[in-house]
Amino acid sequence: MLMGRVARMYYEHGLTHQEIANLLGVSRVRVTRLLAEARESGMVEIIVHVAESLFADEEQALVERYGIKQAWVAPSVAEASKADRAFAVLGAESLSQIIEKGSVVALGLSTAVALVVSSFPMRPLEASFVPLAGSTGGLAKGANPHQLALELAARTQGSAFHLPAPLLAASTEAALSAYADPGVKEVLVMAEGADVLVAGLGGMEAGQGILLGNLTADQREDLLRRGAVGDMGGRFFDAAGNAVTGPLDDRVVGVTLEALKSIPNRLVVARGATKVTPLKAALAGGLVNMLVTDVDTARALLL
Amino acid sequence: MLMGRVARMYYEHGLTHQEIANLLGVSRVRVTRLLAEARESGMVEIIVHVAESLFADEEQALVERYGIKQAWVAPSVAEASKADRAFAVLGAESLSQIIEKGSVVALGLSTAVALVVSSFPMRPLEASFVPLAGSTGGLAKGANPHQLALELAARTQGSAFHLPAPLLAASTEAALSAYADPGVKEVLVMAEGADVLVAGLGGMEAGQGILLGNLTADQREDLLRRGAVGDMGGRFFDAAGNAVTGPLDDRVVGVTLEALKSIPNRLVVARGATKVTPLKAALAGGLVNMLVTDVDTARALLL
DNA sequence: TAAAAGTGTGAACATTTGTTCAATGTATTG
DNA sequence: CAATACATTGAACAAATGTTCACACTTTTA
Repeated sequence: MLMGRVARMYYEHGLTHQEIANLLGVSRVRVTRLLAEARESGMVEIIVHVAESLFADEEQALVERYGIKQAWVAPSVAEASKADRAFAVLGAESLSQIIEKGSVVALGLSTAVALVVSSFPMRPLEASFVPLAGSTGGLAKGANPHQLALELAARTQGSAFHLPAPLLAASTEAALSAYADPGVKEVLVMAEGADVLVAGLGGMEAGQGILLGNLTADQREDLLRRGAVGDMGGRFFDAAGNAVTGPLDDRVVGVTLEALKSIPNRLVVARGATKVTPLKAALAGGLVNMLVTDVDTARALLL
Repeated sequence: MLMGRVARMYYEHGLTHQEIANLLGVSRVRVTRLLAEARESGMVEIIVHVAESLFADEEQALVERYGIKQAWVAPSVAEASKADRAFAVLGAESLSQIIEKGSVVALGLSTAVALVVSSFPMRPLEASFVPLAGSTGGLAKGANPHQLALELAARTQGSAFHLPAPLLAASTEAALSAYADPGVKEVLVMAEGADVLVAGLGGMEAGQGILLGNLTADQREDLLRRGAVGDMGGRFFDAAGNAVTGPLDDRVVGVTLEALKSIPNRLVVARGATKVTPLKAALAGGLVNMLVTDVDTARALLL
């Protein structure tokens, strides 16, 4: 009630916060907060009537250089929160362009994906969201696969599927028995047949990454020896984008890289200096079809 | 081209002017100006999804107290440019609510009307705009009746009519011969049969007002002696809202107050302390049907 | 009824936005 | 080719916006 009046006075009539506060008999601070709330709640909608992309040159260059379908390049800024927001907004835009009514979307877990999901708009797409792999235990730092799927389902009036298995099983046998579970099987088959894949990439820095963060130094060394440069949904790949197999890989519960390649739209959202090498590998191996990144990363990829 | 990228970075991605300037290699000043241009050009559209009016209490009270159809109350602010803009926006909103497709709109000349016209949105209403009275000679300070009609016609893809006669003829005879002109007659008949009337009100302060500003002190004295408290389209009225006739009135070329009353929607846009008395009179005499004013004026009218 | 949680205020401060002005280019015109 | 108009920059400043904190007030909870 008050919010609407404040928003109209500010955006339609051009008064300042102070003037509105005086007219309405409240504090300026409150006006500021009401306006922020009005913007966040969607009461105030700002539309930029423009088709052009922000970094058309870089996007075009990425498409040509790596033979992908499309690229989106977000601005790079020093301040982390700003950079996050800009990246998230662009990722959400790209994703909402890709997803069609009724699409099945496979979700790879990563902080970048979580970021994108947080900016995804409300749209009645009625899409289905399926995890690409099992989940890690313990305290997930805001990036829980079920939560992502549920959130997207809510925003698109669609449905979310649950993969009741760990990302990394305790043993090869445990992994096999997980795969034997009908519920797990069903969801994995669904993921393999998805229309759209959305995933982030993990690098090989010690202690970083959804899966790598849970491995021992020895396990990481072993992966490096086998040539791993990064992972996607828990599946590691080498500089050519080929799967790195081995005892660890046998314990992962999730779609394989080979199976992923049959998904027609494979969007990867990743940025930052540590992601350049994994990105190059994933692009080289054809794991990626579409890319969302930021200018700095784009330029590094184009060197 | 640059403008669109800047607008998207600012409004969609939330970067600051400085950050955008750095990314694009231009000065911050230029970013600021491009953004202002983007807003003015309509490239950036800000919509407040809200139905409530700003001062519902005052509007309701005005409607009940004076038995009018509707009232719109704009915020009052000290800074003139802000106050003008707020008033203009609300006036434009009210007018665009009233005008229907194909409406014939009679326009009374006043600075307030000019202000409202300047904020009128583009809308394919295909309405016709007709002056209510002749025009004054000399340098019109931005409020030329033809210009107003033409501007509104352009914004609504409608048509503008021209009344080729002075507001105040040199003599009664001159006025009569003006009325005899077929072109003048035609337009005045059209104005009398309009669906909507939009006009401002003039007060009686010396040197003020479209018509009054061109009269001698003696003429003004005469009007005051006859009880005039204000005018609408060059026609003066007394405290009861009745026409003040006399030698001056006979020289005016325009629709009479009596004829105006047959227009179904009679919107008056007026505000300020000097307009309170004329407004009360016009409301009392039923000259006005709908009102746009500001809070301060509204409260004075409600005392 | 007392404690706790929530919300608004006022003041101080940091940051961002908007404006102005002189200086410097960069087109365009005669 | 010179002259003129026009746009951009950088710097300085003014104004508006956004944030934080201590405090007051109200409502809810225990």
